[in-house]
Amino acid sequence: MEKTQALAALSALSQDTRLDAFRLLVKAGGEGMTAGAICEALGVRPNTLSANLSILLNAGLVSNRREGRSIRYFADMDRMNGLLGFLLEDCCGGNPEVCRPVLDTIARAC
Amino acid sequence: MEKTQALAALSALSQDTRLDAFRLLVKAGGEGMTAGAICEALGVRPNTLSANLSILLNAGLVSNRREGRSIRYFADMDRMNGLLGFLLEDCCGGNPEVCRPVLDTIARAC
DNA sequence: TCCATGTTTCCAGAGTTCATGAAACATTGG
DNA sequence: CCAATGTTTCATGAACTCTGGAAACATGGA
Repeated sequence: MEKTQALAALSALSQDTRLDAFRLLVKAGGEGMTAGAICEALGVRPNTLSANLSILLNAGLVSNRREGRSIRYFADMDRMNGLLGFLLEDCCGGNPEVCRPVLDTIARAC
Repeated sequence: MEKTQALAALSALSQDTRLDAFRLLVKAGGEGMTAGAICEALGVRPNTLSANLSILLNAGLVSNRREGRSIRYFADMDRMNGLLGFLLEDCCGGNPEVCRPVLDTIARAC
């Protein structure tokens, strides 16, 4: 991943509503959620959510698909993957024990 | 990790100079780097860097220690650990294959 | 065709963030 | 002590971000 993409992803995630929405979609997994369902879950107005989803979309962190009148959103785990790889690139200064716990945490989450 | 901390960390990382500085410190590992060395490596003015380091410090992503006239900074991998755990909490909607590549990427980085 | 529903776009104003120059502070050596 | 070095603090203006109301757009059903 390039720095520009990483910055876009990080700055997209560094806002309350967008972080909530993204994590909701991560939890939803392959099923995703419609914009309306996200609105309701988070208690955000449609126009505000729409603006925020489009920022996540632009950052490549989510994708979407029209489904009748609704639009369904999905977390893009590939992009997440790329972001984490970028952040931890060449980490630990050749001392793998330092960041072993990071691996364990993530293994536990999945 | 709580959402407030995660937001602070993400917003700290979502800025060019700070992302560079943090990644530099991740690469430096346990040795860390002095503020001056970071300045030189990134080509940033001391006051600008100082402001940005203090934001990383506040977010808990780096720590520091005075060393004579210099101040040495270190990436805090524990906080990074917490952040990744928070982002991937309950991920994949019960479908572990989806985020397996994320784990592989990180394992390769370390 | 017309209306209801779900979502996005546009606009404007309040608030936040950023880099910069100048000044202050802390530590070391003469 | 005093000067030099390394770093931080402060104040400022320009640029950016966020939210909310109003309006537009897309789809499906009567």
